Amino acid sequence: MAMIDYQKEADILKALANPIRLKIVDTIRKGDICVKSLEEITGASQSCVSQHLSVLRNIGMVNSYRDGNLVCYSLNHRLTDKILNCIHEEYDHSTLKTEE
Amino acid sequence: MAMIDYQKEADILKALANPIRLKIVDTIRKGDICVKSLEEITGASQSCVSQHLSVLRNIGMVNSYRDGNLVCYSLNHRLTDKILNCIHEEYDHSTLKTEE
DNA sequence: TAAACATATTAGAAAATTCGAATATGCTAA
DNA sequence: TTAGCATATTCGAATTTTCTAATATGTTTA
Repeated sequence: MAMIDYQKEADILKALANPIRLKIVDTIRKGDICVKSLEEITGASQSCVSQHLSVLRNIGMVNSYRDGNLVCYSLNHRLTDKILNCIHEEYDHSTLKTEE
Repeated sequence: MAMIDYQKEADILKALANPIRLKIVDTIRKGDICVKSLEEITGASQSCVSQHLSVLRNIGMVNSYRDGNLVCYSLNHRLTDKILNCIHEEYDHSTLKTEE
């Protein structure tokens, strides 16, 4: 069996482990969308959204393409989609404590 | 449909988004295990392992119980198991970039 | 070409994470 | 009780993350 690369897996999880990036990815996977729209949906600033997109782009979770004046983003990887499904699905049954 | 709590989901992912914690959790889910063993398996210091276990305990991912001189840990939540299955399974097919 | 718009990048401050060192706590055995 | 082992907690330094402000880049339209 292959050696598990925990660093690599942690990097992938880290890219998702931020509420704004999570919302961005969750939005993108419903359909390609431009940065401007992501700003409105997340309520975060232009720079902030752009930097989060940069993180997601760098790890290969999303792809971007230009559409005239706009830059649109699409979900690049199945794993991201699987993790989101998994965590959303579980959500209601979760007993994990996230606040004290 | 229920409003998605991205902060909560990010907290859960953040607890997993560290190579040592990931290895700890991945080890625990194969069977209950004491801290000393986790130190050996991860190669991290006593304090380091204990602090990571604290993070996992605080969010409710693991439980601990005393066994004489030792403290043993067990996996507490199904979601953690699901996410690990998901990411390990995908691993070989992954095209995500995690280094530059 | 100039102005306007959309996005990316850079810089720097604040906050959070991580880890080793030191110390505290709890159990067991002598 | 005392010593010894196992674990937890605290502290502080180094690193990383996150965000705003400012600036740069690329596209479109007048």
